[in-house]
Amino acid sequence: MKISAKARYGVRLMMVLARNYGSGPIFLKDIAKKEEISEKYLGQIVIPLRGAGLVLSSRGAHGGYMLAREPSEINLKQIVDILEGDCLVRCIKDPSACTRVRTCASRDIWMLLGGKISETLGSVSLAELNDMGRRKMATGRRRRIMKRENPER
Amino acid sequence: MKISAKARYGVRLMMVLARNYGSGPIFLKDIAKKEEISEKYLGQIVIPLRGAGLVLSSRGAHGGYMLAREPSEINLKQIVDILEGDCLVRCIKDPSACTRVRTCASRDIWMLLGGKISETLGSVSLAELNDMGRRKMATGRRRRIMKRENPER
DNA sequence: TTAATTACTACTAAAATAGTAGTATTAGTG
DNA sequence: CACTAATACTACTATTTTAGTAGTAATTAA
Repeated sequence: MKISAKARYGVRLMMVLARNYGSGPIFLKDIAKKEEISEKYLGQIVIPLRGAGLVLSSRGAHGGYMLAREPSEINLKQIVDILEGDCLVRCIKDPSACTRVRTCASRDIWMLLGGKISETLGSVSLAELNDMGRRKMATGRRRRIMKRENPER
Repeated sequence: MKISAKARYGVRLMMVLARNYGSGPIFLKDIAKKEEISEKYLGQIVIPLRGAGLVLSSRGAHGGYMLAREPSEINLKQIVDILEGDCLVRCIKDPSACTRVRTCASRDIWMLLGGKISETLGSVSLAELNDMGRRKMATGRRRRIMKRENPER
């Protein structure tokens, strides 16, 4: 049970776009370089995000990508749902996938779990996720400074 | 993001053992037939469960498998952790897997999600899961009877 | 017109998944 | 003791998924 590189890269891509929201389109090339992800692969990932209306693109010389709405208005469930094709178990989306569905008790736990996952991802916006990172880097910086100032502790 | 057949089958296997708790060991063959799972494959799945001390086995003519403790004392996180090899993202278990760990903000969301998943699976015991199924079958039966008695509705 | 970007399509190596198959070991029974 | 029926162990494999690479076409600002 792991989440794919596609979804992970997609989230990172969206976080970069969120951090640059409001300053025009930015190049995939730059995101790829900064995030150390293959530009070509990222190019495949951004297509469905654009298709779903989360991202706007412009082609040509001064093209690039930008978020279609504010970072606070895009949550992680939206991103992951687009990039992470299949759900936990097939019989949730498609009950006809298994003849045992009607009496299957184990299916209940996967539905419950799927709900929790959606709930968790849906509760965090790009804005909030970036804020979490900012706080982390700030405390990291402070700790490093303290260490330098007071090396005994 | 899906959970493997191995983990799904393992949970179903454990649910059967839970329903038969207290009445001696039961054969894998019977579980496999009832649950419509390959007996050989189930044989591979039960090994790590036994290794982790969740299941007891006895070999020979009247052998079989049984739970090592009460169904209320075994939860789904224990089962899934054993059968579902890798976690959401590798850098959670092994921070050295990625050089970006220290500043990576997206890692936070995967840790948060992983925690929620553990929490959810850890909160449901085999006993409770079987009870959920029992209730479902009871209402299913009642609905069917009502339907027969009052077909117009 | 040219250079730089996105858009699209096809292909592929490697890994994971979901098994199958066969043999060895163990233990109760006639 | 031999036989039978179960678990234990090991090796192999077809299929699918993953994580890309590669190349070309279309678009647009300068």
